[in-house]
Amino acid sequence: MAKTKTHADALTAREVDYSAWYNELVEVAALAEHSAVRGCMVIRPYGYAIWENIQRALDERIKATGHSNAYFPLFIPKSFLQKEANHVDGFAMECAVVTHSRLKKAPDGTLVPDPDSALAEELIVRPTSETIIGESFARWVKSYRDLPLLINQWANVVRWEMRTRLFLRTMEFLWQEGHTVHADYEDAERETRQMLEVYRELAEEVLAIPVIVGKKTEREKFAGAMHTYCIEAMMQDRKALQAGTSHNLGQNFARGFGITYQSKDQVETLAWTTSWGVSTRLIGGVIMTHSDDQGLVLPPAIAPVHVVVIPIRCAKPEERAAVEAYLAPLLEKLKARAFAGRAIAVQVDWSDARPGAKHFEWEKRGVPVRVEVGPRDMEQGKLVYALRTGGEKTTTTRDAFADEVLDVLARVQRGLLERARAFRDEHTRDLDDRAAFDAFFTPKNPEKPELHGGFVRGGWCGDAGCEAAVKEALKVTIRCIPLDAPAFAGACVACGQPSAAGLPRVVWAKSY
RNA sequence: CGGGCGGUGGCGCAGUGGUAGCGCACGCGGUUUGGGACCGUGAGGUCGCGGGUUCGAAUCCCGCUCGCCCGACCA
Repeated sequence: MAKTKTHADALTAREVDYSAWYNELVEVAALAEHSAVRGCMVIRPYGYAIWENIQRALDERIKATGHSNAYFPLFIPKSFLQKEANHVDGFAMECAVVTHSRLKKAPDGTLVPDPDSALAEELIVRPTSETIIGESFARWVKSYRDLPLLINQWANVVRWEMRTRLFLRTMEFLWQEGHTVHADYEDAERETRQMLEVYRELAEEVLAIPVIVGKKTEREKFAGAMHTYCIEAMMQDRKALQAGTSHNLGQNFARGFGITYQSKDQVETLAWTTSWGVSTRLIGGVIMTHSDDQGLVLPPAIAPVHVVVIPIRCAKPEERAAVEAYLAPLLEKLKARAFAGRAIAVQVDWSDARPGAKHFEWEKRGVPVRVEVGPRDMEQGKLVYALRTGGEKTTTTRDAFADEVLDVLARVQRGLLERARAFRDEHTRDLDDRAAFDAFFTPKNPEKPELHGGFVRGGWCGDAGCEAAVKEALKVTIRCIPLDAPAFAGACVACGQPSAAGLPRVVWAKSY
């Protein structure tokens, strides 16, 4: 069969149409699909398995830092949202509102909300849970002895988005939201920063996504927060993706919900709260960080299948039996070994497709290691393996493979992070003058502007108006103020005024 | 939510007024099998939904819906 043959499931190349590539990849890798409800997605088993692996890695870390999981209601009384003025302003425009409790048949036979069942107080489908959790926390916290209160919940939330994309922005998405209460600012701040570090570690070590750790500007921070930290990643189209956020909520929600405690010296004291979250958006981030024109590429730490075994001949019962017997000891050994805290997951592809077809199938799904076992290998006690990330096929013995594969997976995991970091650095510039800044962000080919630009580290005067003007002109925003960068003594790259005192170069980019 | 484009079998598409077809995928039989096999034979579609025009609508008109792209908004 000629290799030039065009298959219906061949992906549009990233260079040709980046968003078409993304959409097709999500489909052919069987990660998710659109549902009958606008803007909502069905996460398919393979995509959900990835989410479960992310969940497991993060949940471990959340518990290791002393938090407990709990669950709060999907519905929030409308009045709760109003208790924090900035918060309600931030979310009012994208809330699903429940107004009735039952349906009835209209004269024409269609179902309509029963007017008699109108709710006395309308319920909001949670866009986030600060308020409903705050109401509980106010009752849970009595004394300084109850602090810190460290809670997390895994949940779905709904934000009525106008423009959606699978995983990156859907009306309903899955996430975890941590909510904590502290005795003072310092402890809340310590918590906020600690969880930010947990997110950095998750992103880099588990997802192999290099991130910039930083603080949001006033304009970009969470509605209701005192300040917001974030991790920002660069996708292959060089746009920024906010991959996680951690908020020091100050006393804003404590005030709104009466979260107070009696201090050691018996003074009724207003508490401090935090919240932090990452979502199924991370899956979009993984896709856009690592995958190529052949399909999905998964970091081994979250791959539902680490190793796929492709028997070269297995159609006849006696052939299959021979391969099964040959593989049995190998599968046993692999099962007993773990990578990133999870047993090596192996799948043998017994389907009667031809080997080449199987290769393409598993390539699309991003399985890190592909093993081939044919008659020649079996005679010699060997097998052949190849990596999704490329390189030559390797021949090794069946008995050595189980040990080798751990190193191979670790190498792949590390290699993905390094490759992504190199890509990001290659598309990051320190710029000091506006002309260069404009040139960097102005598409050379307006027909496909998505493959231009990247990150600019540039000075900022600190003025929100300046930030807004840049966004207006170039659709570029300040993604974050990096935390571990030295103060910058130069000028604002946008307006030429002196950079704000103590501020480092900030990260400017187009974003998702 | 505004502007543009689109929705025909699982996927990709053809079909401009006469009752629906192609490629891939799928079922069965056989020959095959180290990077997308071939032959034979089958199955599968209320043409997004609802109304209208017409003797007759996938096709023309209206409304709605969903998707994609561009804006505004956002994890």
